[in-house]
Amino acid sequence: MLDLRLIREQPDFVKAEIAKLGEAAPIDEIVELDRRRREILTEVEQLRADRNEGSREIGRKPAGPEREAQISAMRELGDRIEALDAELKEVDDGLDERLMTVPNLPDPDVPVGAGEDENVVLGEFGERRTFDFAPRPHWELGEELGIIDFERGVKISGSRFYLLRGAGARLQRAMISWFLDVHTTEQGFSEVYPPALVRTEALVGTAQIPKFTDAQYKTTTGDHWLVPTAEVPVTNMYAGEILDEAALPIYHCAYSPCFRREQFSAGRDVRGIKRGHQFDKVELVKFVHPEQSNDELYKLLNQASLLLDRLEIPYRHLQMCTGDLSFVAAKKIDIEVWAPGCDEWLEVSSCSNFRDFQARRAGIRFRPEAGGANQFVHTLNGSALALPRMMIAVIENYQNEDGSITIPDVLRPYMGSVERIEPA
RNA sequence: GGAGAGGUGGCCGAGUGGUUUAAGGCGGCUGUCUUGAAAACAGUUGGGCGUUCAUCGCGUCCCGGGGGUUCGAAUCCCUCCCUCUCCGCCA
Repeated sequence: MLDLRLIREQPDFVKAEIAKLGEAAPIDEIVELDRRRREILTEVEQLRADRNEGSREIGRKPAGPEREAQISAMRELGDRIEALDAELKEVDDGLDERLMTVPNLPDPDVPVGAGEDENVVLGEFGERRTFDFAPRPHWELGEELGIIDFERGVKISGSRFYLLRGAGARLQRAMISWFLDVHTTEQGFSEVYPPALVRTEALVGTAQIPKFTDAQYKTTTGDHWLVPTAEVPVTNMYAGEILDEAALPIYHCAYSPCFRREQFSAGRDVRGIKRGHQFDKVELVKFVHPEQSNDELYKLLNQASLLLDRLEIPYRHLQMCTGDLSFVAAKKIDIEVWAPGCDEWLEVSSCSNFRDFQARRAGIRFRPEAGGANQFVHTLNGSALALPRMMIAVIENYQNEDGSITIPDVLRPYMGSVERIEPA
């Protein structure tokens, strides 16, 4: 959510920034509703002050005609307040509804562009392996090795579901453990195991609702939604709280399954485990002082990337242009790994600075040590990393000509010292 | 799932319709005293919104959330959420 004061004072600036995103937002309506809201508020609060005073007098008066007259005068006042309140509620609801649909504004240094073609590669890291045979896609290798079972996944749960089996299941688990261990022991992240079911309120806080309600799974038994990412429960840990400035920055990492109802375009990304309704992810979430958020974004990017350095998997950093920014991000940089079998770059992380956009919705503030008004924190998050695509990257980059897969050195301690996955 | 008891400021806790504009205590902050500290004493104490260039000030709202009754609600009513106790069920 944007600061209403910013929209009120600089509507033209806000409109121009949103135009860069290729989006539209009802800024004029918001300005008018805000004006009307304050107008009503001034009037109704004055009436309320009058009634408070009048009612106090009644309490002090003895029974009698004078008291009765005062009561009926106050009753009349009350009717006017009630009418104005109703109007105020309507204006308030309309204002909230519209504010919730306004996207975050891009940082000044985000390249302006119409769409994904204008994203900017910031750097490419690691050596792409040269194969002396034709590298094969993970769906072939995984099936042959018996570590990915597509058929049975579909039988149980429908299209886009699969099972990992044996060494495949263990490889994913090894990565999850190793990722978390690096974050917690070296990078200062505090591990969290969050709920996978959350209330509507939480999804509103991180801005999946109302804009992306259709992409969420809802339970039928109560106010519970399946989390699309650990970002939701972890960011909402501090919802409605006022933190001490000294507590910042707060770093959390969390492993969780993620559930997304998105409508996949038929015929696209159908093969393999690249895109599904359920996947695992280790997520990094930061709560930082506003002045630090830009630096923290690059730090976050490096904290996620160092996993790939150590896995010796080639990757690149891709900065989103304005036209490809998400609804919530002020700045977003993706990490993509090279998958030689699929012959494409795969997004394994999106590192985003949301500035105060989520904090404002969720009500996450801090008390400045120097005094003055409480401020909203800045929130950031990024995957480190998304598991299915990391499975693809390991399988395809570490494949051997005979169809076996060498286990990367850093993962071997987590694999019971197994060095290779071979056909059973 | 059944029965019962509760939810008041950073914390404890009083308050069942009108000087409670939330008593009192603890903690925090500021001051006096002190070389310094402790103790004592005095003062102070949260959040949102509006008004204001801004501070101050003023107003309004907030006693778990939402709604209602009333001239007036922490207090009465409805509803939802949460906590605790006992029973039942259960990885």
